[in-house]
Order: sequence, then structure tokens, then C-alpha cells
Amino acid sequence: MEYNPLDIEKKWQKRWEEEKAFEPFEDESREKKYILSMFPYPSGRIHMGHVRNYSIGDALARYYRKQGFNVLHPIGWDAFGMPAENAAIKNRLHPKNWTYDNIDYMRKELSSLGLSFSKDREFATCDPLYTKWEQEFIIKMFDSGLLYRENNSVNWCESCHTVLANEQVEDGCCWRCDNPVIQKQMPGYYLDILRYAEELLDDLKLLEGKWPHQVITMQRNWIGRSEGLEFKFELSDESKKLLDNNFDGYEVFTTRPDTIFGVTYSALAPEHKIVEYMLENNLLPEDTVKALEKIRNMSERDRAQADKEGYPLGISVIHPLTGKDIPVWTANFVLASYGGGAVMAVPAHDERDFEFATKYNLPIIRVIEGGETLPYTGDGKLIDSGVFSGKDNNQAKKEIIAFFEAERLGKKQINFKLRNWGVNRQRYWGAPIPLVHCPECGLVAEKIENLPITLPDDVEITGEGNPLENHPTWKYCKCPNCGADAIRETDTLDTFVQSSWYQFRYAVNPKKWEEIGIDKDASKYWLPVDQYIGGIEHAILHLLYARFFTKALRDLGYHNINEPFERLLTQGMVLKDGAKMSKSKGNTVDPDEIIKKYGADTARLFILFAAPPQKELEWNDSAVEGAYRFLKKLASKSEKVKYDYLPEIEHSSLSKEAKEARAKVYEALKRGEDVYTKSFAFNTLIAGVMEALNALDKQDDDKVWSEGIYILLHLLEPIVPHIASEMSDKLFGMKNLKDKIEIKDEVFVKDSITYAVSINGKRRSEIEVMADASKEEILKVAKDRGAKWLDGMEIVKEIVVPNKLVNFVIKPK
RNA sequence: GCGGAUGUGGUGGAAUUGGUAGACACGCCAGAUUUAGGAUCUGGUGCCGUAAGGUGUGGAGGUUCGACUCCUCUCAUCCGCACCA
Repeated sequence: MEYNPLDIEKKWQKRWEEEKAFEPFEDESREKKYILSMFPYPSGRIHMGHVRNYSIGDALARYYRKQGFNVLHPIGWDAFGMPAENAAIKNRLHPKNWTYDNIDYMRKELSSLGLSFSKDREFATCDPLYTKWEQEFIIKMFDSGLLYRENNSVNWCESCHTVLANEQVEDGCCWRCDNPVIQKQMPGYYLDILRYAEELLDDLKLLEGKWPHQVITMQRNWIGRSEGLEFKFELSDESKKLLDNNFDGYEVFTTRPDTIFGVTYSALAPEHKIVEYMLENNLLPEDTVKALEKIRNMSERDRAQADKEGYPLGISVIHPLTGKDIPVWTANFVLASYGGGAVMAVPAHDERDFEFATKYNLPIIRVIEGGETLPYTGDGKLIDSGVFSGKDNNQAKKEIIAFFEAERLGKKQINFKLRNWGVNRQRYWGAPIPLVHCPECGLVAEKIENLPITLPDDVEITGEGNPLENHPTWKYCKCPNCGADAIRETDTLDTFVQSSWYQFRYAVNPKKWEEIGIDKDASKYWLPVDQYIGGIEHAILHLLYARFFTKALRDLGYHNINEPFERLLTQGMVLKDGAKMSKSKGNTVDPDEIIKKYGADTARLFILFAAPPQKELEWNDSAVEGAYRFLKKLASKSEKVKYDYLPEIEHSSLSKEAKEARAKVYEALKRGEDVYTKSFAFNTLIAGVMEALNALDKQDDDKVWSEGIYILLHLLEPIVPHIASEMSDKLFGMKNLKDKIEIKDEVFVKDSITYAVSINGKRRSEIEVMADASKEEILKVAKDRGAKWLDGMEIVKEIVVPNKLVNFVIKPK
């Protein structure tokens, strides 16, 4: 067969399209597999990362479909977001047109790869129908208190003109545009993800062994649970007076209550309400005021890099156990947003406190034994700690917490690094937040029957200000509650909200899309996603949000699923010349051009062959040629096939080469199952197929050839579906793609076995013995062969590893 | 600093439970074919050595008859977090 990839691929893609070959069955009695590659942002063109992502997913989907599973393998578009607005500013295109045009183009590109998606279930997250259901969830979340509005210090991207969630700040910069993020005080909408912090952390255990270890670790660290003591520092009488009796103390949190006798000062964040009060009421020296203003204008990141700096506030608190006076400082290293924005400081046993105390000559009191120098943060016995002296510090932790609880001085407390998810964005191209500001009723949810609240089309997008805010009429509405003139919320939702529940939307039968957002029964059948495939860059962001949303929607009664993604595969990046492909570096390879030149099958084969999916993949033009060459060779072997079915073969009568070829073919078949279901090491499967083809080429038995090609095409179909379908159709009437193929163990039985002969563990030679040879016979042959090395030596030990090798341990006589 | 991962030929990468290191492919070399180039085919290809042989999985030790694989230490690279009290 002549290999004409373009003709073949067009032909099969058309056929698949006409036959609607990849729609799941409406038959829930069948065993299901839900295979999902992360959906793309419709940026305009696909890139090699997409090709890799969808090639992996498609191979799995096709494999399971062939094994008789009911497979859901959908595609959609993560279609809201900044780039559409940037394009609007730059090229005067409407975000909606830009987005849908891009989707049309990319859809074509993806189909040219021959991906087996369910077309009926495709949607874009900017479709009003998708927005409608999302707004319903948001209203339910608002009603249940999970969504709330609060004035807070937020991350603000100067370039995107919008706030960002904590997870979306990378290295102090915006995750999308890489510009610096500043802190700004403003009202925002928050999803109370902390309500689920404990569950999100605990359930990571369920994912152990199914998700990459490092993703689990990253999530665990991000959630950042810590246990400790929260207690109140009572202000001294003088200090209370100084603060006009507006405060009687403040809460601090510590994970080291065992060191509490070593407290020599306490420090407040520059944003702490006491500091705030002192600033407003001119209770601080002028230098301090100026310095604090400077610090308060710094971002968290800049502060983290700055040297420790602080100022005494001229007030003091009472140590709850010793009754001593403790001076209170304000310091740049105390975070306002964690643990109440205040700390007790134990310089002897905390590096930060030590550094600060040293700088400002504050006293340092050791209360734990151990370590040669201070600060010492390890374990040890308590000293100078009142009744707790002499105790082991871990025991003392518990006892001191118990003591505080008994005396009602404080309580055991669990804190998280995780912050609530800020979900509003001051942008146009997003899902409107379905809430209304009423002068009478306050913040009110839209009526469900009014959903979706859609975006106005007639907007001017300039990049300045919030386009919805600036729209002449859109925001004016009636209060859904009292009917008074009211104003719509003009912020839109973070795009990560859309991608947090799309896995449930695909499970809804499209016939029901108008009636329901999430289908409880369908979710029960299809969810969780059996295999999720995507980039490691979403280890925290999307994967944490989607887990949270799954739990939140479960509790709102939409479904009964606890975790959305059963197994996760994080693919490595596609590199060129050792660097990530990017336009700015000019090292991109355009998938379209590769497909045009070699066909989709070559692209898919190369990308799965060049590296295991988890690893980075270095693009290599000549290796792509190699993949193409293999397919050409495969096609040319059509002529060797003389039987259009799996012929009966009398194995024992075959030549040595033919036996070898069969063994290789069945070895590949055996490996296939492991690769497709567990290891995903497609590279080794492909190598096995190549080996088998090479072995077939060394013999000329018609039956062995027919059987070999029959099986190899079966194995290759998920990877190179076009050529595999074409050849299978021509040669076998597709029979080889329909059923499982039984492994015939007899082909692995060999009449003779090659043993390596090693001396002192070093391979010296090899021997061939009959398969039924006894240990003694093997040793005899091995000794003859190894005579050269054994001569004049004493054999100390003889080891025979069945089917592998013989080892002689020798020493001079 | 803390946490995680990875180190195997010129390159991408293989090596069930410890059992013939370098499968498969790229590249390279030689040959065949060709007017030539390209394409294709055949053979070779870890390193040193003409060879015998030696040596070899980042490095140093250890366990073992036998270590890419297990243990200890160490170096390098990459990624994530980064004052979370």
C-alpha cells in the first residue's frame, strides 16, 4: 500500500463525522470510562502542548472504546478571559466574535488530528446557556453564605486592571500577564473555600497513588494546615488608657506554645487595628508614622524581601502565665492576613524573632534545652518554664494548651495558609455575577427565572475601567426583592469558576441542557473522571478550585461526588532547543504545518514515541521524519498479508525467525494492556511494535505476517487511528479493531534458551541450552564455555538464575 | 531556607521482584542503488584499545554471588513554596 496520509486522513475523518462514531451510548448498564483532557482556552491556534494533551487522551479513549467500554471523551472551550479583551483593544474585534471565530478555527485544527471527541457535547463556557447554570450555582452559594462580599486587601494587577486570587499571583506577578501585583483595599466577592479546607486536605489521601505525588504535595502545602494555641494578650492598664480604653488586648496564634515562657516581646502587623488606631489618633512618633506608611504601601512580596524592620509602639501586654510586662512592637514581617496579624515573639526558639531581637537588642530567653547556638528550633526539655520545666517540649505543647483551655485563657486552634477565593474580576468578558445592589435591601440575588444575566454586546473596550460599569444602561435594574431602582453588580466571575464544574456539564445529555445544569443521575454514572490529563501548571489553581467546587455543589444537592478526578496524568512540556516553545523566543513548531507535511498520524506517533507523557518532550525534526518512515514502512507491508483473518498457526512447525517474530508480536500485545491502563508509557509500546515489525521482516511465513499485522494494527489504532483504520479496513474488514485479542501463551514457550555465563558477576560469554535442560546440564555447558576463565581457579559458588544466567564465583587456588 | 523531582551513549530514551546495561529511534560511519543530490536498502556504532582485554548508569562509600535498581553520604540541574509565627 502506498502511504498517502492526507488522503487517508481526510477520508476517515469524514467517515467518523458522518457516522457520529464517538458519541457515548445512552446505556448506563454498560461499564463506562470518562476520559478528559483539560479543555483549551481558544487563543486562536493550537500548539504542540495541545497536540500532546489530546493525543494522550485520545489514545486512552480509543483504547477503552475498543475494549467495549461506554466512553465519554468530550471537548469544549474555556472561552471567557482577558486575551479576548486584549484583542478587542488591539484589533477592535468584539470579544465575542474573536472568541467564537477562534473556536471555529481551532475546532478544525483539532479535527485534523483525528481526535475522537463527542461532538454533541461540545460547548463554550461563554455560551449563555452555560452562564445560566453557573449563575444559578452562584446564587445558591450566596444564599448559603458560601459566597460573600467583604472589603479587604486584594491583589491588583495594574495591567489587567483587575483583582486576582491568591493562587493567581506567581512570584508577586500576575499569572497571565506577568506584571507586578500590588495590594489594594477594596470590596470583593469571596468563595469560602476555607470551609472545605479540612476536607480538601483529608481527601488528598484518597488520591494517593492515583495523582502524581508532587501535585498532592503542592496542594497539601498550599492548604498549609497548622495546629497551635490561640490566646489573648491582655494590655497593661497604662496601655489601655493610652488607647482610650478602646482595646483591652488582642489575639495571637502560635504553633509553639511550649516556648511561651521565652516570650520577650510581641509584634503586630502594620495593618493591625491597634496600629491603625494609633496612627489615626497621632499616638506614635512622627518617624514611626512615616516609616509605617512606607511599609504599608509595600506589597507582601516586597516586604518578604526587605530586611526586618520594626518600631516600638510604647504599649505593653501582660504575659498570661508569668504576669510580666511584654513590650509591643509593630514589624514588617508580621502578616496581617494570618493568625490575627499578631505574634508572640520567642527569639531563643524562632529564627525570625531572633533576627529581629538581635537587631533591636531585645532580650532573648532560652526555655528549651538543646542545640549549641540560638535560635534553637528543635525538640528538647523545657527549662525556666514554671511548672512545665523539665518536660519534653512536645508533651508540654499539649499540656500548655490544656492549661490555657482549663483556665479559659485561650484555646487550641487550627489555621490554614489557604485564603478564601476572590472570584470577582473588574472585566467585561466573563460571566456576570448575578447579584444586585439595592439601596433598600442591600446586596440581593437575582431571581432564578431571570437567568442568565447576559453581557451586553454594545460595549466599548478600551482597557480603561470596567466596561460594564461604564455601559450607559446595562447596570440599571429593579431590585428582585422590593422592586426599587437598583444597580447590577458590574464585576464578572473569575474564569476559573467556569472550569471548576465543566466536568459535570459534559456528563449531562445534551437533550437536557436546557432543563438542567448538572444531572445527578448522569453524574452518578459518569463521574468521577476516570482519567484526567493536563499540564502541571494547574497543580494548584484549577485542580484545587475544581475539587472545591465539586464538594460545594455536592453540598448544595447537585450530585453526590466527592472528588472530580479519579486519576490524574500531568504531561510534560513540549520543548524546542531545550526551551519552552514561545512566539517571543521564535522556537515554535506549528502543528498545522507538521500535519500538512506528514499527516496527523506522524505527529501523534512522534509525540507519543519521543518521551513518556509525564516527561518533557524535546521536539526533533529528524525524529519526526523517523516516525513518518515507520508508518510508510508499515503501509508497505500490506502486501505481506494474505489472510483477512487471524489464521490458525502450527507454532512448532515454524522457523526460528518466525517463532521469534510471533513472540515479539505477542509481547507487544501483552505490553499494550499495561501501557493503556496503567503506565501510559506509549514510547515503550511503540518501541515494542517496531521491534515486532523488524522481527516479522526477518521471516516470510504468510500466516505469521498476517497475524502480526492484524495484531500490530490493533495495538496502534489508538495512536495512529487513520492509517490503522485504513489498513485494517482493506486487509481485515476491521475485524481486528472490534474485539479484544487473546494472548497465546504458547508463542512464549521456547525450545532453547540463551544463558549468559558470568564469572564473579561479570558477563563473559553465553550458551544456548534446551529449554528442558537440568541445572546440572546447564552448569556443565557453562563450565565448558567458561573454561578459559575457570582454569586454575577454585569455584566457590555456582548460581543458576532460571532462563537468565549462570554465575560462577571463583578465587585463585 | 523548606518541600518535591531528575541525573544512563553524540541525542530522545529502554531495562518485572536486584540477574546479559544501552531495547526502540534519531544522528553518525561504511556499503548498495543513483549521472548527481534526495529518497530507499544492508551493515556497523557506549568509551579506551590494532587486538586480547579493560572500563562504564553524576560522584564517594556500603550491602550482595550479582546493583541503573537497595542503604549512607555527596554533587549538579529543574520545579514548587517562600517571613504562614
